[in-house]
Amino acid sequence: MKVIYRDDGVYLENAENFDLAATLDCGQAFRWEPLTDGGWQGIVGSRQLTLRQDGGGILLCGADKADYFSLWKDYFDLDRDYGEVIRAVSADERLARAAAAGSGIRILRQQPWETLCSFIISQNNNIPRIKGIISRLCGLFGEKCGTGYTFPSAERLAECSEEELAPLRAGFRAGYISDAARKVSSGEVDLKGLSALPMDAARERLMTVRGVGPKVADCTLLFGLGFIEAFPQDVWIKRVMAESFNGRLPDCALPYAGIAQQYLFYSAREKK
DNA sequence: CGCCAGGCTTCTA
DNA sequence: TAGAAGCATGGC
Repeated sequence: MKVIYRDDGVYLENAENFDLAATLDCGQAFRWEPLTDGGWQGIVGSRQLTLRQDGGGILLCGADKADYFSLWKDYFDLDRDYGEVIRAVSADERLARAAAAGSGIRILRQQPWETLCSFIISQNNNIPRIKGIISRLCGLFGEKCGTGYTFPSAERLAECSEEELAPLRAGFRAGYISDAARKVSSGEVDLKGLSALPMDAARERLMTVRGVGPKVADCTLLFGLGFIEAFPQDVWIKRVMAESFNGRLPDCALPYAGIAQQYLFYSAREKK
């Protein structure tokens, strides 16, 4: 991949193993929206970004070199060689098939609080409704940003009463959001510090939040805290693991378990 | 109407 | 300590 700084934005030429639709709409993030012209639009932190994919490249519309280095390079995990990951996990035949199907997926390095909160909302829920709740959360408590809203901070949400959260229609998850917001904003759960801990310690800490069990913790580790070896097991992955892997991921995939998980999740759901 | 949705907490044996 | 029930809401 070659990075070109142009007047209309930052262009990623020959962006291999990077398919926008697969990456932005595979269930790891809930706030990227397709545009009518094939582009995608989303907000990360306090920055709104529009993305367009043409033949071999991807344009980060309007971004400059400083944006690229301070934010987008990390967010899209562009320092990782996914071709190398695919080669490694493809030592296993079953993973080779899944990786081939999902070869354009990248793991997004999302903001820790947004990730934790989003996956708390995701439990026992379906993706359209998850997106709806998160959209209302941002519209009600986030700040205006371009044509949309930022994800509200833990501090902001910690102030909210039960009645104020009611319009989210988050159901039993509202109390979990409050507890997470309080623990994160008070520093009782120090999200920034967690990425420096061993993964198991970080996981244990996350699970002190009400409504955070193994699955939500693992999603937060993987998508929000940079633990690429985290392996979230939802109903789909559990089914695949039981049916095809005797419950255990092959050794060749262990260092990249989170990426392998996305390939398996993607291919399992594709068949549906 | 019943079932299910990228689960977790609580209750029960 | 394992297993099932209960949990809000909405789409089908």
